[in-house]
Amino acid sequence: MQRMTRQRSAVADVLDAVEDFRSAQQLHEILRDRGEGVGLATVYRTLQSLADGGEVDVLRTADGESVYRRCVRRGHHHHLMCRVCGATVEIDGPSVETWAAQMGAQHGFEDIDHTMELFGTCARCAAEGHRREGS
Amino acid sequence: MQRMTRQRSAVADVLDAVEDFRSAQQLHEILRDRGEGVGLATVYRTLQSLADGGEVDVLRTADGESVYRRCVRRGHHHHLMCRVCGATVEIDGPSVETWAAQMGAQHGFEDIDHTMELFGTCARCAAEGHRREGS
DNA sequence: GTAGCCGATGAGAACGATTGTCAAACGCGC
DNA sequence: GCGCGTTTGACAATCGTTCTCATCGGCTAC
Repeated sequence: MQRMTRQRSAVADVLDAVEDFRSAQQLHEILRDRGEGVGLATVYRTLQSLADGGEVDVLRTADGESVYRRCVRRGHHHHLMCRVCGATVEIDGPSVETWAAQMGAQHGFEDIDHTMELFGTCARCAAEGHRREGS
Repeated sequence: MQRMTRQRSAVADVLDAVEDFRSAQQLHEILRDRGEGVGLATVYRTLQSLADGGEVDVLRTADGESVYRRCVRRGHHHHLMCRVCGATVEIDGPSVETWAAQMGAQHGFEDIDHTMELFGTCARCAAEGHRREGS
């Protein structure tokens, strides 16, 4: 059974306050800075259980790190994430879903599931980058 | 410049012989069993360079391990993989590419990249499963 | 209110995939 | 064959994540 503890609600609070995808380690650091120390293992455990309950979305960055975010949209949707700052836009791919099912049927596959995420550099980070290049 | 060494061609050979996605560690083990010992670090390095050159496809399993495969199709494409036996079909999603670019532009993102893989149960494994259920 | 059961916590160790190190080995153009 | 510069490999190091286990503290029953 699930108990409501100081740590669990602290993690939930941070997730509510932060808009972008964050790694467990980043969240752990934020909690420390806030003065609400929560053990790293606990952060991982809490995120895991929240993810299992569909409370947060998880996805893997290009370098294999898991990042978490409380999403506004419930149910299935996709993301467009800035690979620099983590800013994220929730989107859905109306055509993707049907296309996936079609492809599956065409090759005799059942229970088609799919992963699909977009990565890019958001306007702000792109500007930042260009400035640094001293164009 | 790239040199042709015993190790490099050994790795390439194994990739040619194996049809499904394999992890670096699995390939390393296969090489050892074949008697063509190749250092683990070298396997990683070789796979990396092959992947950089577009010679092999890389993707990440659900548990974060990188798996490699020599694909028939050159250039960008996607996969439909059986989650039971690992059988893989190469496919492309003509509309997905343009849709991704569109979405990126629409939200002010640059250098859009995307990941997208389909998972399902192939005809054979589905039949297997149904038989086991003893319908 | 409080006793006590049992899940939750946290510090640190363990883990597993991957990458870095660096001296020795070896392709390859000469 | 020579020699240079890349490649190799054993091992250490890194890094995210999970495990361990003694302790803590919600929560329910009284």
